[in-house]
Amino acid sequence: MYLRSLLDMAETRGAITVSSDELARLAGVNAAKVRKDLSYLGSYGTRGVGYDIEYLLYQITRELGLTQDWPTALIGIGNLGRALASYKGFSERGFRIAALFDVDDDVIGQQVGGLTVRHLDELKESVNEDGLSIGIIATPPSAAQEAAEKLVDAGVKSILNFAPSVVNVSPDVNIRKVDLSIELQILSFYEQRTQAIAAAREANRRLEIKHRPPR
Amino acid sequence: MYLRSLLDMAETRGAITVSSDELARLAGVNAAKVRKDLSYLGSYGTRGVGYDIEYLLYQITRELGLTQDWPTALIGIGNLGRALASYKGFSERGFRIAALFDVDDDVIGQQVGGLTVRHLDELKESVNEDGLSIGIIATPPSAAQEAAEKLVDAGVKSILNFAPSVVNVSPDVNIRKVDLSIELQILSFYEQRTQAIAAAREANRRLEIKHRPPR
DNA sequence: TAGATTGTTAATCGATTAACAATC
DNA sequence: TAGATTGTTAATCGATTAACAATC
Repeated sequence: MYLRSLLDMAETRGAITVSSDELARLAGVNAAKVRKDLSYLGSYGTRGVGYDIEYLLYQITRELGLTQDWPTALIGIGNLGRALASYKGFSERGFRIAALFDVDDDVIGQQVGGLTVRHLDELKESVNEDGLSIGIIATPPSAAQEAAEKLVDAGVKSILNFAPSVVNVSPDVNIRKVDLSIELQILSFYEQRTQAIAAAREANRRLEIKHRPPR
Repeated sequence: MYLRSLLDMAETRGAITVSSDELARLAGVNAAKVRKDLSYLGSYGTRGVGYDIEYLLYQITRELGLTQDWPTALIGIGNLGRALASYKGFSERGFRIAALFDVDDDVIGQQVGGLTVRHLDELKESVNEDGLSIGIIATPPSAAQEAAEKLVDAGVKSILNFAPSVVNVSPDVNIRKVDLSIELQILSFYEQRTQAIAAAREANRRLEIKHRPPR
């Protein structure tokens, strides 16, 4: 949130510094929280002045690993895989999709976004050659576990799993599951409440009309 | 988490009931927390016995709105839109993609997943006819704001935004942004630490060897 | 020197957990 | 009746926030 607010400020306004108070307003949190959070990065503010926007931006991006290049392997070049391969948001933040893998002979050899799809068996080689450090799984559920095991076997320690199934890996591997339908569940939960509140208000209004004493 | 654990139990084992203790172990939380959380749904347990798995499953799915049908509009039928349109996870949970919209004449009229892509201008009609209650935006960033406004104008109160840009809507609309690169940022953050710890251990090991007294 | 603002300590608040009476 | 387990109260813990000395 702080990163986004600071990027916004750096772009739109010519200001050099920002106070914890201002950053708090932009990020929608308490000013004391801003100062406490930023103090974990180090002591980058100046008393009586505030924080230098550019310097703070650099420190935050560095801490989040956004100044580094993270060559990434994408496994499963179906619909979702192709969409992810062409998703600009990754490369903009240093997550360069550096190699594509599949097991389907019809797909292997195809050019997708400037890369040639390779067979999953070549993963280990590619991890060593291209220094891949993150793997993205976009396979069907039945193939996800195998993909994860091949990634771990090749030495990859961070996995992002888009497949609908859960995969199990050793606890020293960082794995995160993206379940898009969870977001929709949250929305429908809100929607239910919105509808329930609207219905209650409408019922209330009718009762009031009914019970209103005659003039 | 409880839903997933209960589904697992219902599938694999023949057990009828589950205790807060067991459910806590499966979901990886404290048993008191399980009881407190479930108590918000109502009093569905039996003292001395536990919770009836099937009944609890029903109550949780009902509370999450998973027993309802949520006809959903998908706007932007590019790579990501097509991937989402064919993503089974949505329909499995009652989020039926019921209408597709775009503004590109080359795309309008195409058949995608059994639906014909319609012009965005027909959205309002479709919302009324098909009872659409949720909108998914998968447009390029420049088109996201317009898509959101058309959804709100048509009466849709819940929006899931996959576009890389932030859109602004009135505060009574439920909107959530999905930023896939955030997940990768988290992973790279872990990765940095994993690497740093490994480097520190290696340095330690070398020092120990160097400082080890001669036999 | 006066005003502004950080970095940090202490107070407050809310969430988690332990404990236990209620009850199957 | 004895053992098991819920639902809820009270205690604990950790995160957020207010307050303020340090200092630009």
